[in-house]
Amino acid sequence: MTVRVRFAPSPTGFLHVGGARTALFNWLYARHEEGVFLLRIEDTDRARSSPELTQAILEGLDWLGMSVDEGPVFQADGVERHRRHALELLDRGAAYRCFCSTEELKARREEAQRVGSGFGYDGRCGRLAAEDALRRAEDGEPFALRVRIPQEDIGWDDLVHGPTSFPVGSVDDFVVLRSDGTPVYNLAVVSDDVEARITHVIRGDDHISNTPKQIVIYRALGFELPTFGHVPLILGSDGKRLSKRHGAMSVLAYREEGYLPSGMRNFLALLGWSPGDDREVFDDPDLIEAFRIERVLKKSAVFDLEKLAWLNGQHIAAASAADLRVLVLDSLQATAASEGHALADSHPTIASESERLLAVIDLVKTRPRTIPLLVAQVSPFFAHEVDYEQAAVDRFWKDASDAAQILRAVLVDLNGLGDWDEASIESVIRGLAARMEIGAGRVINPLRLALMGQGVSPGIFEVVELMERDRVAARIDSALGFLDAKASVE
RNA sequence: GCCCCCAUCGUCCAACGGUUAGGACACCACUCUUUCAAGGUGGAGAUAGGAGUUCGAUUCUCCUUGGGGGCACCA
Repeated sequence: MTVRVRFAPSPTGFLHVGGARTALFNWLYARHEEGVFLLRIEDTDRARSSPELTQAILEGLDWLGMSVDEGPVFQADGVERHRRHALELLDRGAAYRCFCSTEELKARREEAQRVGSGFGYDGRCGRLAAEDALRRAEDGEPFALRVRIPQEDIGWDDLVHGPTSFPVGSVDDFVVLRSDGTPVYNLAVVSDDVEARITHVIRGDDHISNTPKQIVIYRALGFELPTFGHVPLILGSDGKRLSKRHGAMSVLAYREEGYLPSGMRNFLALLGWSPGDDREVFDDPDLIEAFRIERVLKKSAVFDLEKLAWLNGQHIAAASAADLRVLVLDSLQATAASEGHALADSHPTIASESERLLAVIDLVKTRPRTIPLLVAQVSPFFAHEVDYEQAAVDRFWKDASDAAQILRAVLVDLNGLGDWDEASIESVIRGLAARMEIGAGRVINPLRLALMGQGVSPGIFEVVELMERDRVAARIDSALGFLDAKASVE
């Protein structure tokens, strides 16, 4: 039998990190088992749901590369079937009419709370004589349908928790059909999962206490139980449930911040799961191959942005220059647009020099952990001009006239250079340092700042080579202008 | 109040009932040197507490503590 799993978010918010990981576990399991991954939007809470949020969830899944095999199907489309199933529960005697009003129930719950006893429904309408209940219904008295919980323990063998059970009496009779005739969540879920022939229900830990209720419905309706697996939640850095104050919740925010989908996926997969050995950096095929739902941990994990950043850096370093180029160009384009000019104004040749762009990306991609940081390393190789990072200026151009003197010498020697290649450039720079009787770093660091506008870059000789003769000369020239101005102020 | 779930370094993960309790992120040194947000080497850092089972518990059982989830005519 082919495995069929589903991810069933309600569109009352964007796709958040916790939901994304639940989706990921479902998706990985489906891919590993060569099964089907279905998406169901649980939109029966009309007031809180919106098409925009549904769209945002779809976009989040799409960004993370979790391809949906079936759906999205909408829970609201199944209301008639849900109602049929609820009525069938009544026919089969598994549910009864409950005439208690919401006000009564609320009052009783408050009283119970005050006295300190259980909050649950006491099952009183379940003890009504059948003919009385029927007569009251026929007289037009409003009623809800409530499932009668059997007097026995309810348990199942959970994929991640193992044998799990709820003792007799710990689950209350619950409503499946409201007095206005609309079905309630626990019924809808079962009906939909049966309809979609779901074989494995993999969902968040927070549904554990819904499971016995749903099992009762499955049994009462004569449906075969799926296998349940409850995966742990993700916590914030303080060990509390993830919320806005822990930073970005929406996975799409991570796209905006420059994380790669593969890095995010890798990171999320490692939250609560490991392959059992020391591997941590995975590409997609490896992840799918290695994933075992049985190895998912029972305890909840804390979301660690630092590790995500590191992992993302690993993915950037491993990505092809061609793939990264698209992201770099998009980013630069967006910046140009936001500043109100064309990309060609700030980076005149970046579109035409595609070979050089690829070479630059390959040169710099080992360092940055996010796309903006990658862009910051790529940009100077094509930029019309660079801004100088203050911290680097303070450190490497502390003495402006000294730095200017060194850069002038560099410019002269570089201009006299015949072959423009890394080795020749290195010998010129080192030769200059030796002649000036200073350490090579005294030349290299000010030069790096002049060329890159920042204190970080790959090895300087490669940078000089790839930046090319004219641009290097222009950069040094601009730097000299800056330094002369700085020196005159000092 | 009741029910359920969980518990190894700060964090994420390892460890057939027998290991000097391992790896990764972060941190701290050192190193390469030419910068670090890259590489290399090293360091510090954990089995929540208490009983029990066992020749031997991180591992099995129970209790305590702590944390999480749930107890709707929400999903």
